[in-house]
Amino acid sequence: MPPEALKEIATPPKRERKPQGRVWPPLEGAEEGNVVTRVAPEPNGYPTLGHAKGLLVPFIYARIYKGKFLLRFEDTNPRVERLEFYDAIREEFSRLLEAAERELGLSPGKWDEEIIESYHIPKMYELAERLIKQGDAYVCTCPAEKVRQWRREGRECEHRDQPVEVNLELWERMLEGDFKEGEAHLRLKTDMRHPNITMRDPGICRIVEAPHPIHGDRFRVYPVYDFSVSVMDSLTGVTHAFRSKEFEPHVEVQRTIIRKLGLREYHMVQFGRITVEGIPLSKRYIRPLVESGILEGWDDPRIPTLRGLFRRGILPEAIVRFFHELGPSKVDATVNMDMLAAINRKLLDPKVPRYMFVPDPVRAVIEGIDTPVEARVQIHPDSKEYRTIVVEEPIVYISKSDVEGLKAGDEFRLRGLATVRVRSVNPDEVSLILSQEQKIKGVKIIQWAPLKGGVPARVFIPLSPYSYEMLGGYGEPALAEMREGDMAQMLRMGFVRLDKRKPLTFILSHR
RNA sequence: GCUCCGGUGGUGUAGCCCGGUCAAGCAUAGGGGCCUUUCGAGCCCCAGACCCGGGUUCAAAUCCCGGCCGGAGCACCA
Repeated sequence: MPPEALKEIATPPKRERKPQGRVWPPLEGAEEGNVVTRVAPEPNGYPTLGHAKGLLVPFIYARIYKGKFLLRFEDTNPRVERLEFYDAIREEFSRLLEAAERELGLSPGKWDEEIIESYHIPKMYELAERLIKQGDAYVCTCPAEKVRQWRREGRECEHRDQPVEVNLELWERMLEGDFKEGEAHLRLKTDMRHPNITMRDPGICRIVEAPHPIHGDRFRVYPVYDFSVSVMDSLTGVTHAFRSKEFEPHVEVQRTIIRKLGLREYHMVQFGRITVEGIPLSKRYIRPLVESGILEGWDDPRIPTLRGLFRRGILPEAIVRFFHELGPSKVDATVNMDMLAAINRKLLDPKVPRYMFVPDPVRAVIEGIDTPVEARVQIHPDSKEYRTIVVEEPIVYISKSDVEGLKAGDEFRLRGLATVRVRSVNPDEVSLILSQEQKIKGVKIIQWAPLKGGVPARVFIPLSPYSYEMLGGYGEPALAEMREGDMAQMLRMGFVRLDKRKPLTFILSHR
């Protein structure tokens, strides 16, 4: 039989190929209208690009399935949490979600509800007590070092089999303040020989003697992550709890807690973390750089905190699109800033005005030009609008890098002004003469600034977390009218954001 | 060491669950070209990958086994 014929009979109908554009894989067990997801940051620092994934993945799924999205502050370790971080998270997340609505049509671009975990601590005490009464939890007063070792070895300590009444009394004393930090812990009774060590009688409540940013010294005993997160997810109706994959071993612990308490179960979904090539994302690494003054602050444009990126001129839309394209993958991805920059550029290019800025300026005297003269430069390549630059004297600034390599007789065009020929080149001055032929094709076009009316400005170029370059120079007069936060493209240089006006300072976003 | 998770062009990702239309899509970076008093941008084109070895099958990126490599976790932090 000819294979063709066979194929016609035997080929089963296939599902259709994936259409163009990023389509996210379906979420297990998700039904339209019944999905509740959440982002659960700890307010212990300024959110970074890494947090953006933790925000966007559950948010996108919630909106795809027309479900609810919650913002929950996991503030159960007062030692590291600060009030300012709650606000920073709200602010940065808002900007991102609003951008997600604009850019991806995921509406509403806001969380549906905000929950602060620490307000629910009394409820957790109640549940902890229930576990004690059920014989599923006990108070352990072993020192941390011993617990660590015994857990590793799979040994049970003497507190494990205390009667319920003793545990209840010790628990009461924990709450009353009879124990100091580290002296007593409430542990879940599971299996000290479980292959997954995190499952070996994990701690669920401990004492922290530090004031809470919201509650001050109201609480002394705080729930440990596994306990609070599972209880909160269950109680707030979360159907799909996302977390980065280093929490994978905890899935079992959390499921156990919920079952022992008889609470509603939900799906747990892991996603891979991202790292930015060459740039540290962790607070642990960034903090010393901020504190030692190497970085200007947590919004330094050289680091990938969200505020740092915004200040650098990365649009929230670009970050949203970036993660939408990356998807919810479980693989840890190392991404380079080029991709973020490429997306940002595509967003910026059509709508941002062009300006001329001359770094490392060198004077150029033009012979044969009648001044004053008005030069016309296009505001945007696609637009018919022009800006005029009044040139009062036949002297302009051009960039040193353009002067290098110039020799007498060379011709080039000063954008919007004139085509010129080089007469001579000195280190600090170039002598030019108006070309006979003004409409030469294929001639190099460079940017310039008038000597009179040129605006001194500088451009900060982020290189790495501890290095940068500052280019000083002159720009065309219109630069003086820009407002802080405005974006522009400096011709032949790249996209910039006006950071401050005092000394007119731009930050180079990318080329 | 133990436990878990992964390995698709330089990089990231789609496809893998449900084997065929995948001689593998997209993006980014790279190379070339076009545009020219509208740009280091844009537009067009090119090149580039299924970790290795076995097995199952008419057919394997997709299923199975072994190996190699990488990552994460192994806190009374989240």
